[in-house]
Amino acid sequence: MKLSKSTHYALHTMLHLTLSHAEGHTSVSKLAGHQQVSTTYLSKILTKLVKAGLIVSVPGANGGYKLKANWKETTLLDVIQAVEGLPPIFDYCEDHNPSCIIQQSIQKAEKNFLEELGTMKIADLAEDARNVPHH
Amino acid sequence: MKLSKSTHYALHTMLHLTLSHAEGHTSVSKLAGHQQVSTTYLSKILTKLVKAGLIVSVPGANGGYKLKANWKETTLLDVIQAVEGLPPIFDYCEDHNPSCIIQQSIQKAEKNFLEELGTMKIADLAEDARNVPHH
DNA sequence: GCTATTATAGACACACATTATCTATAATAG
DNA sequence: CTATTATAGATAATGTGTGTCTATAATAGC
Repeated sequence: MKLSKSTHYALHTMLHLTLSHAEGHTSVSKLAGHQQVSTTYLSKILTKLVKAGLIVSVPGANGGYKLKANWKETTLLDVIQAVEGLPPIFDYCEDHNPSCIIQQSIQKAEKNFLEELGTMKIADLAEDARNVPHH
Repeated sequence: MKLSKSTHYALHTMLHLTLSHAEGHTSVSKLAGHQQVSTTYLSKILTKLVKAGLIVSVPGANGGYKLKANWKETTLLDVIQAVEGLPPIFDYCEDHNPSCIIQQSIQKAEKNFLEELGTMKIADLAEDARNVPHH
């Protein structure tokens, strides 16, 4: 019951891309330089974000990654689900018994949890980070 | 980012012990009979619940497990933390940077999530289950 | 066109936690 | 004393996350 390292890399990359959004494309090697992660591995993670439509990639010289058009709407939930996958984050029961009272209770709490993450926009977090820089 | 099978077994066992609380001790073999799990494995899980003080064990003939004294106060969170362990449920960052804006945001949502699970008492769920039985 | 640069994809390997099983030991009731 | 029951240790299987290596495709600049 924890977020993977991949999600960690993805979230910090998104924050970085948001902070340096005005500068155009950024290559994987630069993005990996800010974290302890290899370029090939981070590349795989970013490809998930591309397929989820959160960022845009351009191959070739001077290429790299940048945020999608309406990047200000991207939330923590978007990134987490793009990396971890959509279906049941809290995969509590595999027997998916809809009448299971425990399942119902946990899913209720899960729903609220995900909804809260869905209100946290990375653009807002980046704005806060600008005031108290640490990256 | 999911609850383990062990937690699944623990929660259902707790629900069962709550429903049959008036009948005294219940052996592991009976408890395991209700789920697809071996007695030795379930035993290890229940030992965690014993050490967490959620249930009481009595060895020997006619022994088994029963709920602790003030069993009506036990919540889903108690059981989950007894099995999964207390420290950071959502172990997002290992670099625990307290100034990390992402860390702060996720931990805020996590706190609300855990607090909600802490309000869900198994005794209440058992009461609901009695009205709509399915176990 | 040629070359350097960059993203993408596949195969593969490794570490680690979860999920078990088996066996032995301790404690209790009758 | 015996059957029953919980506890603990050693061990194995399984799967997922993590990571590397190599090859391929696409783009910019010359």
